[in-house]
Amino acid sequence: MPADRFDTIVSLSKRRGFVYPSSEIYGGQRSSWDYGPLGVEVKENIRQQWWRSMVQTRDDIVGIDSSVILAPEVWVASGHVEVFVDPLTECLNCHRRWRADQLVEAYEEKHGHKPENDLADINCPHCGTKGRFTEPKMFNGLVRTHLGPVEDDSSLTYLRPETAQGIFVNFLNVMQSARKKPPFGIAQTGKSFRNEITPGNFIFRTREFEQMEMEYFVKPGTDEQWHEYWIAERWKWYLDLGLREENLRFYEHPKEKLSHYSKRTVDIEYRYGIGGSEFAELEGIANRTDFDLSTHAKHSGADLSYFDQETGERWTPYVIEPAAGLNRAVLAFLLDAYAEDEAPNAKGVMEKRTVLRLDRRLAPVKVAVLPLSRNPELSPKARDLAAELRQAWNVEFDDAGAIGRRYRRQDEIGTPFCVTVDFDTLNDNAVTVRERDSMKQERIGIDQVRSYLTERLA
RNA sequence: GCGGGUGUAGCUCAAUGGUAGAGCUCCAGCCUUCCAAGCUGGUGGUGCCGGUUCGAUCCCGGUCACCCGCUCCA
Repeated sequence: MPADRFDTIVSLSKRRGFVYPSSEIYGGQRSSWDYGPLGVEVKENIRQQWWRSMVQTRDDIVGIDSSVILAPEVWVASGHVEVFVDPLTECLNCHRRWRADQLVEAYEEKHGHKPENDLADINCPHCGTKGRFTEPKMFNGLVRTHLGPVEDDSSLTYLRPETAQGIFVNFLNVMQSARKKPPFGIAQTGKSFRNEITPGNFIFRTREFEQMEMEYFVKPGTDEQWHEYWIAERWKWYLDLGLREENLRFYEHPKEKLSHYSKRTVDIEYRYGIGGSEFAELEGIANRTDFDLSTHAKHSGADLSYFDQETGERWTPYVIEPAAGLNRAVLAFLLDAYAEDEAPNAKGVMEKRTVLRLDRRLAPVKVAVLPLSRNPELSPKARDLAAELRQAWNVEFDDAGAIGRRYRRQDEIGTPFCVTVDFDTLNDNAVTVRERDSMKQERIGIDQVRSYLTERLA
């Protein structure tokens, strides 16, 4: 694994059409990235695999798709309006940023009274310089917008900072209409928005991002076991789709740093190769307790408890939440798939080639159909085969340039199978199928190609 | 948002206060061509705006984006 694999993936992404800088012809838009023809395929494949494993293959989880814009009260109740709005100040000497309220709090703890002159009495925790802070500015982590023709306070709304709240406010609807009882889960994927102070590292942290979240409602007291269960399930999911175990690790959030809603959170981290530790978050699995249902019950007046017929008890479910970043998953799978091979070229010289060893379920193109050369007999035959296979998969047809180069192009985007139509095909009606990872070639009757691939692409 | 760095073609890299070059990629044509280097031709660029100057890609200012830190956490 080369040290510069992150940069290689970034430039490959743009060159081959996975991810582009957004609004590039206007100079770009910070923190925004657009998914190109190949990127959108990978992203949707990941989403589809998540949805299959989370919802479609399970009896205990159902899906929803809630609005990005919810009633503003939802965010008051959830604590986001309060927690996401921090007064930030900056030390004029060392330029480190602090939350002004926390500086004041720390001063009170130490001295037993409030600072008389506010920040002017406080020393910078980093460089010790006294009272040289900028005027605190309210920093709002929630992305705000106005709905309706008039931009006044009454039209203020928020773009959701997490998809989870759309699930909590639909808890009763889903439980009743889908006739589910705890333990059961509600899953949702979609965009969320946060005014991150520092977006960056390509698509790792952006202000607009996509989440894959599932809220699993369980009986209080069983929550810790269910937490362990989901931690293990999610870990297995990433391994199953091809992430290498040595590039994954768990991170247990220290108690004092837990989110306002969480009793315990364990992250699955991936070795992106960014930042000091190289590892960074891919998914967080949190025990949100009954915080959300309780607070929404209190604020809305709705009864969000569950009556257990068997025991005659009424309780508010605890929630276990596996929350994954879809964009981060795209990044992790691309990075993990990156490989370099040595292969002899047409002249017998060993040459480096890039191969994306993506799991075939995630590969943007499943099959490439390549006539041996651009030729009035081969190309039409190959086009016909490509058209047939396209009924089942995303298929590329390519007859431009040398055959070897076209194999390389497919390797670079992770295409698992290449089918070559050659001059023998005109006589024997058979083609050569090459498998990307094994480089194994098989001669197969043209009529059998589809069933041959169906077996292997499932 | 603040501090520091960077910005020449899709990529890697040249050059210059006086018409910006190369290799690879890409595109077209030729070659019955199975793993990127055959032949011929072609597309394409100084991030953007302004200033200084006879003339700016180069000097200056601003702006935009990216990278590294401060933060956050899907």
